[in-house]
Amino acid sequence: MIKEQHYINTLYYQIEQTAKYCRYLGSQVFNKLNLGINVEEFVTLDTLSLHGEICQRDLAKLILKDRPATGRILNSLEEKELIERFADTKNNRLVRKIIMTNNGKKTLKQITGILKKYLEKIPHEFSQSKIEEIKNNMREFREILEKEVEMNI
Amino acid sequence: MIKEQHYINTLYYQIEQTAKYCRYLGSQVFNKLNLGINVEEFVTLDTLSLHGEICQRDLAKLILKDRPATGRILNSLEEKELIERFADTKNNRLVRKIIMTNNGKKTLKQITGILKKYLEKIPHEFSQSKIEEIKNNMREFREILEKEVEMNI
DNA sequence: AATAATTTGTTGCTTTTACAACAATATTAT
DNA sequence: ATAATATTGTTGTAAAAGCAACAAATTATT
Repeated sequence: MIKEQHYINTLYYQIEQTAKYCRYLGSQVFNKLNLGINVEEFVTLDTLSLHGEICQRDLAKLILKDRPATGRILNSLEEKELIERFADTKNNRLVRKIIMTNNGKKTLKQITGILKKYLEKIPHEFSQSKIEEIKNNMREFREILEKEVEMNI
Repeated sequence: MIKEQHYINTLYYQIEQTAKYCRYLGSQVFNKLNLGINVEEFVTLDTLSLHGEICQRDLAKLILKDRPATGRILNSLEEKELIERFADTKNNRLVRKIIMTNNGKKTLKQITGILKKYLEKIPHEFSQSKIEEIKNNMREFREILEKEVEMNI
């Protein structure tokens, strides 16, 4: 129980430290493979592919980035012609919605395939059911934190 | 199984997203309470309290920050007279080791107490055994990732 | 109707993080 | 002995994250 008196032994800090490894792994793989986009852009494409035609702010809430950062990622993706933006309305408000271009869909598919073998080999030491269990725990913990944390997105 | 084809449904990304909430919560609490130090400095003090008299690079490896960042955190802590640095040797090499001042120890204890109630109320929905289990999973996953990720610290 | 507040997206700036290069010293190789 | 390599810490700079303020348009309040 003495351990618990240290912040670095809390669940919060343990998750943060583990996330750093995940982040470093991601950017190292992307750097090594020279895929033309970075991790953030890939994550954005992947998110868009599961949520067609959402506005920028809704996207920001999904990728947990603020509006300026989200806008800049989209600028870059648009320059690379992987997405297009168009004006639309949501609750009578003018918004910019996003669609992936065919090239964007192709690129996402392609990179997903390339990444697969880099990301698959690692959690092989965890069973699939254990992975699912940890993911559920993460989701559950996020839901708890959502109530406490002001996200400002 | 279709879900698995998306990066955003991998364990990596789920952990990263959860860590963002942890990070935001931490900095929001520190901001609100005006404690005189930031989260990074607190984590550094907490780490030091568990590893007496280590050199800067070894500290960097523990807090997962690079050497420049670690040095700058220590500069700030030294200015605030929460730590002191002294020259020593490790394997015949000149290093700078760190000790916490009495004020540093007092400050750590004090802030730990203040934080306790902010951090405790949240994972109340998780049982203590579940928390321990998730922490073990995080540690285990980090050990797997350690083999794959070049940390450069 | 006029004012205030809200939503969405952008711009600009500050802080933080990441990274390469360097100095100083020690070890290893030639 | 000399040169090459490695370790530790610092400095400087480039990239990214965080945040406040703004513009434009809509809804709510008075």
